[in-house]
Amino acid sequence: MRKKAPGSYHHGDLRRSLIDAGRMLLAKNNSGGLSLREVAKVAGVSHTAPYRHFKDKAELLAAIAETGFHQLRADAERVAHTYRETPLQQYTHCAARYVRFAVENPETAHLMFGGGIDMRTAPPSLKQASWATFELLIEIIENGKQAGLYKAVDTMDLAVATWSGIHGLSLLIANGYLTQLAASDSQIDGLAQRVARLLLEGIRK
Amino acid sequence: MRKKAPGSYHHGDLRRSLIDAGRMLLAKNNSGGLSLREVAKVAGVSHTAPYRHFKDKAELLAAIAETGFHQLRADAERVAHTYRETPLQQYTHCAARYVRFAVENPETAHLMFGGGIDMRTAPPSLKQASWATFELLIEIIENGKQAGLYKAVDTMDLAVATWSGIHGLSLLIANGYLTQLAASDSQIDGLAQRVARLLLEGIRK
DNA sequence: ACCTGAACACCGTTCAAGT
DNA sequence: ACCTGAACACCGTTCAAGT
Repeated sequence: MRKKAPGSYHHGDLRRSLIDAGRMLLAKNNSGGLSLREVAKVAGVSHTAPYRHFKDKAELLAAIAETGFHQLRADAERVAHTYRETPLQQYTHCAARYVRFAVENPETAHLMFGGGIDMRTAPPSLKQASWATFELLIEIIENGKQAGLYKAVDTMDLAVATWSGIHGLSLLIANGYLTQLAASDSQIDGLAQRVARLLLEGIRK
Repeated sequence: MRKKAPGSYHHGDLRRSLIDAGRMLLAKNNSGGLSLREVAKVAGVSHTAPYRHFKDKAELLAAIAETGFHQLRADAERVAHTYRETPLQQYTHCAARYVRFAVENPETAHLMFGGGIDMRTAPPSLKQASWATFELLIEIIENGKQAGLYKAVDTMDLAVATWSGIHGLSLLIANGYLTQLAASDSQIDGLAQRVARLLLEGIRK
């Protein structure tokens, strides 16, 4: 990716270059694994240079996943701010944004949520980033609760139920389980809206 | 795993031996990758023998995922049959079984749902196995619908919303995102029940 | 048909060595 | 401090050869 002047050093930006190169390669090699040597080559350094910044491959992958959480949180935050006066629309549009993130960045979503990284043993900064994303959801639920929109149930339970629904839908779509039902972008948006509504109202008569 | 008489052939059971060895190794190497050579060694054959039964590693992984779907479907089917007279309990207990499957077989669940396999390009038998699992859910929803339990909405939408919620919860737990909220088995069961109930009744007041 | 051993091009990781 | 090249033990896959 970034060409460095031959013979010069990276002076600290190599870490970011490697993460960027990693995300780029991840997007290019559809669903394929990521080679540390390949990342190094794209970043313009020898294949051992990454070890100055990451203790092993897993740590680089964790760093990439972390940027994914930052992006997802930033995306959702922007939407949440736009609809801050209407809690119902805030919920619906944030849900749609979550689904779109997974559909638009399936490899990053795979890394974040696919089980390659166990959050129990993940680096602290990654845990923090993922927790911060969940916190935004909790705020949104709390918002609606104070507006009298949601049940007077433990906010945590409301948040987990909502998160589970949107999260599950995102992964089912991203992994191709629902192509029969929703192939195009507009069909996906439509399905996401209907599911979000059912999560809200329940499936019971 | 299975020892063959030295010098003898496998006569068709090698395929199954490889799948079994693969699942065993997958369970042992927590979250670690699976080496085709390792699988072959455990099955007691040379590292090129698997190519007689699988065109590449991805095809073996797909076959392992397939056994996962068969098991999940069989597990859920047993539960569905037990509670066939009470649609509400049928739904709740099948949901709990789904979550337990993911928690008890995190590596297999990772393989099935983690994004390593894109269902759009998966082998037909795998597509069929995953579809058959979803069909059971559709039956369960249809059951409850005829008993007047669910909304008069498109069954597909009801099924997708339910599946998404249970699926998302399973993966969030299996990947360690909810350890703060549910660590022990009984806590997980409790959370699953409360979430299943919220999916049913909705989060709206 | 079914399996093997050697070979190829890769991979992650370590380490002594260079600036 | 930051980076390199050689080396090690692995890997997936191919292929000619064996029964």
